[in-house]
Amino acid sequence: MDNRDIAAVLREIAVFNDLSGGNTFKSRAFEAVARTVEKLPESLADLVAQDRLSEVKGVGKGTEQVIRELLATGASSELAKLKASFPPGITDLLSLSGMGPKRVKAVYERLGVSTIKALESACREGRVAELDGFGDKTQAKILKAIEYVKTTVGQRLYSEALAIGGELSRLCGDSGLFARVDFAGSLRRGKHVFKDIDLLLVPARDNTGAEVQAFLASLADPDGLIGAGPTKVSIRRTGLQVDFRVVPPGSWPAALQHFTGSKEHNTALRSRAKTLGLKMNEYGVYDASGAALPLDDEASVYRSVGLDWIPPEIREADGEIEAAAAGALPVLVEPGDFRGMVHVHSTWSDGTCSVKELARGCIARGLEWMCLSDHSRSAGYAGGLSDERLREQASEVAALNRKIAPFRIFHGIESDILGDGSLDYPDEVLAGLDFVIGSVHAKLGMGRDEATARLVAAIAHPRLTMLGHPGGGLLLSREGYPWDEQKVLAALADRGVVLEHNCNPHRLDPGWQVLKRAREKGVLVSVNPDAHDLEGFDDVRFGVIMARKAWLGRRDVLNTRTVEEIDAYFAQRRGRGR
DNA sequence: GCCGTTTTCGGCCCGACTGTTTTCAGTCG
Repeated sequence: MDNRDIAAVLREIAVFNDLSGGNTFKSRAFEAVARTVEKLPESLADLVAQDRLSEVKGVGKGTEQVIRELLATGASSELAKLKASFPPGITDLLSLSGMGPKRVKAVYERLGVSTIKALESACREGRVAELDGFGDKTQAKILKAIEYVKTTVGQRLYSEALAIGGELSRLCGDSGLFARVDFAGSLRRGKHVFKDIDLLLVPARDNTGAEVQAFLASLADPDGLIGAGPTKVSIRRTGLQVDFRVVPPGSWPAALQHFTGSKEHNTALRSRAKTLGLKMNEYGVYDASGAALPLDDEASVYRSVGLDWIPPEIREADGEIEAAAAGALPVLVEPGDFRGMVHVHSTWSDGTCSVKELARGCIARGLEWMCLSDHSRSAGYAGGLSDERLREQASEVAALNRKIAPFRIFHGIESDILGDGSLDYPDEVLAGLDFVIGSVHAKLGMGRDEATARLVAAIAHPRLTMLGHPGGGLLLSREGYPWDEQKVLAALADRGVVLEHNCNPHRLDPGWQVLKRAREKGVLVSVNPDAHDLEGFDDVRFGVIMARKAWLGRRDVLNTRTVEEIDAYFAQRRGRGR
């Protein structure tokens, strides 16, 4: 069992503890340890071997026993005991909006209902409304939640969520009802996929409560109004849940902080406020006498609890508060730091722009260099280049480089990583290229050990410069193969191979959590749009946000190198391959 | 269940909204 498996069991114990009506603080304790364990750089097995498990924050007698048992036997007797009183699959009911542990427990114990299907029947027969604490409206709401799950358009890609948020932001702005419209929540912090988005609004004038509420409700899909009060309106818009929060101007700094989250970050922040004798909520920060502290922007909210302003992207309760308290926050990479575009496809394979057009696009964006990497010969479906075509392309690139200097096109390839981990061309062909990105495109069904061995073998190839989209997944459509992150990161660090962050919104692969650990191991990251046209270049904005979430600074990111630096870097890498 | 320059026991973030209730429990973020 690795850390992630163990975290999953700890979470499950928390869920079943809730369902059993156990102490909710016990659940919280288990959840906290699960979160910590997932982020732990060291494996729990190693920590147990060194008898250092109790050093992990939040681990006490109870959680330590569970972890030890899991490592020794692969199962938890505590979880088994908790699960024994429920039928399998009961946790599906928790996925319904409005169904929490108490209501799930009630419908199971009093109606014998343990599946969504059975719950739907019970609702249609009116049996749910008759339960104590339930009623007609709750029953109708549950039915609606079931309908939603059935027809779910579900989660959205970052690009889609941003488009919906942008449109709503414009509509709110144009309405003239608001003095301020801000993205909050994960739209502001950055995320892979979205199940909802948050917008923060400050009314333009007083006494518009009803008007504001009616306007926001009017933005909903038909039958898409989830809830509406004077300060909070929730709707569905093209199927995506949108939460609007309306706050008075004086509360804007605290509200922006509060609604940006994350929940865990805020919890930690308010705990800290409490130890300082302060109270924090979305309306302000208050001292012991209840007097509001003066706040004029978000930075002053953080200052009020003795912290430097924390960039939204890293507000994930993953060390940022401690760093802010110590004045040791990282200086994060910024869009303006980027000088080069990496991983670009042209009409030579499956792109829609010529090499020249791509280069011009980079120049128009103020960049100094570009790494051209079309598909390799095995990728027949994508027009992969034969040895011969690759040589022809090299001539075109050389000719172009003479014309468009000082801009520089580096000639490389996105080589398929074959099933055994080898690359797609003979060594002498690869040796003629400026760089090589290795990516898995086929045989995606491998198990963890096989997939990991394949990646590690490719990383060990002396000609490999960079590992492309290591997880192989497509967000919301295709699960990637499992791989051993620790082994792959160790191999990358050992061989000095760059890790791609593929920032196509369908991929965002690997996730920011992996990038963060890569940085800790000293692995260089390249933020790559995997662009097939000029619009694809814009995806770098998602990559920058993910890089920032991973605490990456300018020097951690390959794309920030000057053309001279990158030239020297590739030359040095090629030298190693000889 | 975990934790402690307030605490080894008594806390554990805080508020909005909804619906079922006549003061609050449940859910959500």
